[in-house]
Amino acid sequence: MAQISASSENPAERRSKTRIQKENETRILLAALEVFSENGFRGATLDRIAATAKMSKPNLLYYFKNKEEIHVALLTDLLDVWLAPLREISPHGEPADEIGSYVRRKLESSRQFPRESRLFANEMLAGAPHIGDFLQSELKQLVDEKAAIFQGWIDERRLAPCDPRHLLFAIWSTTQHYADFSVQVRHVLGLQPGDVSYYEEALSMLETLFLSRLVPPGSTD
Amino acid sequence: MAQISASSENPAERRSKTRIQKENETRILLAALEVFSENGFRGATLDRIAATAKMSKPNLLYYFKNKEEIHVALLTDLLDVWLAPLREISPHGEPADEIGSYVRRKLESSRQFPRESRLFANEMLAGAPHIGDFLQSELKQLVDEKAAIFQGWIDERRLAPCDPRHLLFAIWSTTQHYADFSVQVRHVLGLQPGDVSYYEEALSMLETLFLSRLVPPGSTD
DNA sequence: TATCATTTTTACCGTTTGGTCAAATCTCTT
DNA sequence: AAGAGATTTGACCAAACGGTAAAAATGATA
Repeated sequence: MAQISASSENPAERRSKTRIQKENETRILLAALEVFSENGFRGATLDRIAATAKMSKPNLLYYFKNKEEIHVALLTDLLDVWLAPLREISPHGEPADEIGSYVRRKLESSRQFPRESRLFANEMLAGAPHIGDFLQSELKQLVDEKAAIFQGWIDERRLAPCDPRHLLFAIWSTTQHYADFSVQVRHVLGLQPGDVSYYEEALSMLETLFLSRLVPPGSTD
Repeated sequence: MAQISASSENPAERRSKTRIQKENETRILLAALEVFSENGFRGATLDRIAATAKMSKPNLLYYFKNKEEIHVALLTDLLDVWLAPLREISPHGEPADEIGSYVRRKLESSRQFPRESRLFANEMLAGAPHIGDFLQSELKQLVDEKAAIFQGWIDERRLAPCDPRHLLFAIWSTTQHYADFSVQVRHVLGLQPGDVSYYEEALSMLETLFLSRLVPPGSTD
């Protein structure tokens, strides 16, 4: 009697994953993250990913049917990481608390997942060919929702008048910068290649920027 | 008698450029900028650049001896554009004026040269393999110089205490974001592909952010 | 218009790339 | 220990890649 195992066409389609399958898939995704985040989709090669994963190319293609499928798997995982800090913004807290903790979460995300951040950046630079739909639907919807919260605070004079969506852009860009442009940051600060000690200074700067006044009143404005 | 024309080895090495040579070089660089800025160095191909420039690949290689030389030519041009706004910061102006006009210059640079900005971003994401030296020497030096100006203002209580170099990072990231992540910006704002009307809102936001207080005092801090 | 340098094209080359296939090996269960 | 299924490998392929050589076409100039 044949067992009720899956169709045997593709390991990804099987009902339950074997130990080896789980191990190898994570190994591949980790290697692919490394390669894609440095060189983008077109600049990455299966050979490099396979080499990084210490695996032969045909073996890699046994787990993912092509280059694009690996990329999609990475992006799918990524989008959750990307959205998580934003989802937590609550309309019930104080503006300063909510914005401050959002900045902290975003910056922490950059520190913990710099390669994911660069993967995302590469996708943006290429014109978002794979996640354009996500940006237009899921992200836009969530942004609109959170922007409404900010707008409420503005109407109550608890936040300076500004376009809430552009305030989000400012938070995204400043926090992601430390992951995406870390080479530049380190070179300018005179730090060693692996050194990420600048994150504490970064948090301090961003709290000053978003929560207090940078230029004292009276000078000119 | 032979004319005193150049060694005829490489058109780039000839004394004076012909009309055709000047035309074709700019055509190539324009096409290369388009392709490199979207896909990065590794992701770009000579075939695509040649096609974009409406030129055969061998003809393209008649003007630039290889892929890298085109890239270097682009980066060299780019670095001037990148540094120009920073150089203009003066120690003699008011902090608010100087920072405000620097933000405006940088944002204007993003609007005028979005592809150059993306070219730079791609180079950063790849780990700055071609301009690492520039970052460590020229850029670092200029940053140190301008950071000293900011520090002077901080010491005189004309600027909030903060790390001046991280303040520069914040300005760079927020302004460049509108070029590098323009796809995301447009999708989130619900704009059409070519629409760059958001730059006015962006300027307004960044002036609020860098020049006035975002969160009114009293709430929590 | 003849001449020579410049520009363009055609045909190619070796390598890299994404991907396939079938055979061989390994792992797990009975 | 055997059998079945899962995994891995080596050999391979067509297309794309970066780049070359030489001839053909064009342009400038005298």
